[in-house]
Amino acid sequence: MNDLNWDFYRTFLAVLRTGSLSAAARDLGLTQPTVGRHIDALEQAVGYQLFTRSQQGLLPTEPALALQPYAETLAATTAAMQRVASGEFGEVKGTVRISASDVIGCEVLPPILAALQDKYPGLAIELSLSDAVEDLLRREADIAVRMTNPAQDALVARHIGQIPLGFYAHRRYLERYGEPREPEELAHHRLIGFDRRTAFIRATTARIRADLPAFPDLENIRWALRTDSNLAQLAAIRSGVGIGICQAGIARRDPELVRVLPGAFELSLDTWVAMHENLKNAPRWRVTFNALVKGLLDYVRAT
Amino acid sequence: MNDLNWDFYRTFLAVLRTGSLSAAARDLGLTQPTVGRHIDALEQAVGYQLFTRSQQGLLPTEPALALQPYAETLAATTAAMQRVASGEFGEVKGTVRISASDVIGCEVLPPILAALQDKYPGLAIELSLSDAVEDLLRREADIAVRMTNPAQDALVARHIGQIPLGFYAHRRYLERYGEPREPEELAHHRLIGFDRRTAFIRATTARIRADLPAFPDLENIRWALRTDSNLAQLAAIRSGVGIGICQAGIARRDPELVRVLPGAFELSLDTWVAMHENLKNAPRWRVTFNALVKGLLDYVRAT
DNA sequence: TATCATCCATACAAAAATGAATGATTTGAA
DNA sequence: TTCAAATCATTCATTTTTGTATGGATGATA
Repeated sequence: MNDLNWDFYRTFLAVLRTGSLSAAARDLGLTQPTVGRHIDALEQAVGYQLFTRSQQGLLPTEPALALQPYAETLAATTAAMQRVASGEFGEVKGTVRISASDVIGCEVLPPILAALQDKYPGLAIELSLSDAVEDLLRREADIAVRMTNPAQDALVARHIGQIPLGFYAHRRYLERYGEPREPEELAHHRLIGFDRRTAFIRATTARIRADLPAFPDLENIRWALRTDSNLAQLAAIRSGVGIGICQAGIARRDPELVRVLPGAFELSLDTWVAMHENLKNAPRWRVTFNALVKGLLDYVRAT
Repeated sequence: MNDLNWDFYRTFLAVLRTGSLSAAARDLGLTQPTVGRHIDALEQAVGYQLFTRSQQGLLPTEPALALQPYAETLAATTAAMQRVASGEFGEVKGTVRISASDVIGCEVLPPILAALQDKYPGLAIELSLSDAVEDLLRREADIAVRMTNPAQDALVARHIGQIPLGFYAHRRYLERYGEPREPEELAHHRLIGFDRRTAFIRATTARIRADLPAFPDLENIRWALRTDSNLAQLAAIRSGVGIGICQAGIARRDPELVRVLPGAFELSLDTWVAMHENLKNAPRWRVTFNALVKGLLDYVRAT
């Protein structure tokens, strides 16, 4: 089962992702028979079925699903390799892929990146926004803005500092429903919270419990709006849906947003910028990294 | 520069590793013209030279070296993928790749692995011994025995406990040169130490400084033997070269080895077994992981 | 129910990749 | 110095891979 053409793995991944030979062929710029032959070759090599064929497409078998993460890693690595390979060496030119949370990416990074690209017109930025922080070691991104200390050895990390959080609501909402003066009163307000439980959210709620014992029990709150998108939460706060958590630096830009229970809530996000150390000497990444560090430091200091 | 055949990267890596088209062709089971064409295609795709050709072989250019780590990751991932793909699912059969330090791999693991393979004859073990711990996330190994807490999220880790270290010497050596009674006396003995400075060694020496202030300044010691191989240090201790550091569990197996300065030196290695969480449900890795945990726990408890 | 879009499988022709063979050049050893 | 053993480059025939065209089957839609 050795000595398989590595390109077959790319075909394999495309079929997994699209669910059909034809769709994979379209994605890859190949034809459906070719893709089918690649899968045949893989199945023959491993000795068992990877997909159950049907007229509606191909359904992956258990072992095929077990192989998928590896194929994804291959795709991420080749993509990273192409980013490194493209563009001149010694010039700030080519593509840099940045991973950050959606709020940071939409509210904080744009002006930083605009200034950077103004200075280096040849620089292209790919911005991947998700809370599931993409892994730098697996080359899913070149540079990441993180809210946890990136302890891995092969990373260059710069500590930015604490981004303070707070409860905020729109002035209109408070005029209509009143402003809570004690944490207990929050239970009678319309609150904006998270939907599913992710690792980050579990950590945050644990911190809220520790820092703010008077806060109503999270399990029993009647949420006005639940969403995992911090951006949607922010939009909801801005339109007066209710009271939610927001970064202080973002909230203070909007004079209509009012901090609720100012003293009671002292939560903040510890922030880091991290990059794989292989990239630290290549101009375009160094320049981008430094711009992010500087821009985020300014953002944190302004709060 | 997109849409390159992934197989070209394998050829690229082979040329980097071997240093010539011909040797790479032999490794890959291809012919030298084919390998040359692959490199040509890559160079055309990226737009610059990756190698300078000569009659002695191919010398990588700067950008080619920058790409090498990515190609290595690809190779490690495809290899891991093949380990996962091979063998039946549900059966304990196929290959598992383990990374450990040389001493653990030579002195502690063999009986554990022998018992495991006795039980599962279809299980093949690849043992990679190095102090530079191979990265589990990059799939350079499936399971690793580590001396640091593997903090990465995607890993399943089991804490084994403390492996005590101590100064040991052969009885013959002590009869001839005397046994030190105070740490200060070590300065007049033949000591076995490390050669280069690795991250692990820096951490260890820092701990020695903290735990054992009476220990002679490491910079000024006249070492009898310096080597980065713990195995060679062990062999040196066993042949009476001098006094060195050794795991207590290993030393006590040999009645000729005597602990020196027993009370004065309380250093130990915190030990973990770690595995990528993708593998935790697949029988052969689960079985191997459990066998390692159990075997190492027994080893630690026996000390 | 009939039609259309989508899927996979197969047969055959075109295109592309590969291998074999040879030549030219360099290095190191006899 | 000469010879053997490397190396890479080039040419041409062969093999392999790919694409085109088609058929049959399924499911959604009017």
